[in-house]
Amino acid sequence: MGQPIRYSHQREAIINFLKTRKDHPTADVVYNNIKQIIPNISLGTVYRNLNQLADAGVILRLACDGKTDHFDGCSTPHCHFMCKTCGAVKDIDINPIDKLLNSAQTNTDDTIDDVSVLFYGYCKDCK
Amino acid sequence: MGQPIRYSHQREAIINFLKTRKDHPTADVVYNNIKQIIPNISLGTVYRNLNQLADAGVILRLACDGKTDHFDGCSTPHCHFMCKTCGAVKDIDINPIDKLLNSAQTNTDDTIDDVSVLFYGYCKDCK
DNA sequence: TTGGGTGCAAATCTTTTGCAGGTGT
DNA sequence: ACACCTGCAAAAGATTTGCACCCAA
Repeated sequence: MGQPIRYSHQREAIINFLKTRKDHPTADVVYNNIKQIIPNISLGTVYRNLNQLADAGVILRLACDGKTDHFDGCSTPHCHFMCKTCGAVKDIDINPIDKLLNSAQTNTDDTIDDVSVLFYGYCKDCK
Repeated sequence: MGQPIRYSHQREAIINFLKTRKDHPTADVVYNNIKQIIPNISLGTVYRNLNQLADAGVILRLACDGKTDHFDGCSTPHCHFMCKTCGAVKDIDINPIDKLLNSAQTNTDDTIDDVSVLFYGYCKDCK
């Protein structure tokens, strides 16, 4: 088991911020926005909280481009889209997740318990 | 258009190495293996070539864990599986890619041209 | 000959971590 | 009080890049 999670002003602000965003910001974007509310918050704290929340399943960590993780305040599994030009990440409103998991599990000896579906392309503004 | 790509011993060795592997090694693993063939190759050269080849569509770049990219010598779209314990990445033999692309494209105004499907779980040896 | 390619090392960027002090319960 | 949390700054990793030289075409 992990350690108990206690209340903290910083963590609360991070969760609330993520829930207001439809895009899926990087740790750095979270940091810069939270700084406007808690000016002396540190980047390390932002990372610690994002990791803790992702590990606890409260938020989702998205590996979009192998460089910088993005975070999603909604932890229900769903599909994402990333624009190759501007880097924006957004939700895609289709839900093949359960079907994919079943189909994959029948084809392997490994134990599958999660899947990430990420579309790439060009968004309206960049095409 | 990108620049013309010329022959190089190093690039050739990298492509050949990737094609012999069923797993999908990181840049660092590629570097350490290629060094046994070309002892004085540099890590920078490995990165430059992997990026160049991925951009040209010759190989696939896989963002598996947000830390380190993995590279796949087979550029045909297919699904992957990553073990949460040992970090091994392997192919999954199902092919929902075309269906996913169609289904997503009908649900968005953005232009979709690619998708990455990555399953997570525990492999036979780690479960 | 020329422009891409390379090795090397320094630089950059992202993320983690040790530490001393702060705070929720 | 006790454990968890934080800010700070240094450390650790991963990847990129500037530069001078090399080599394929």
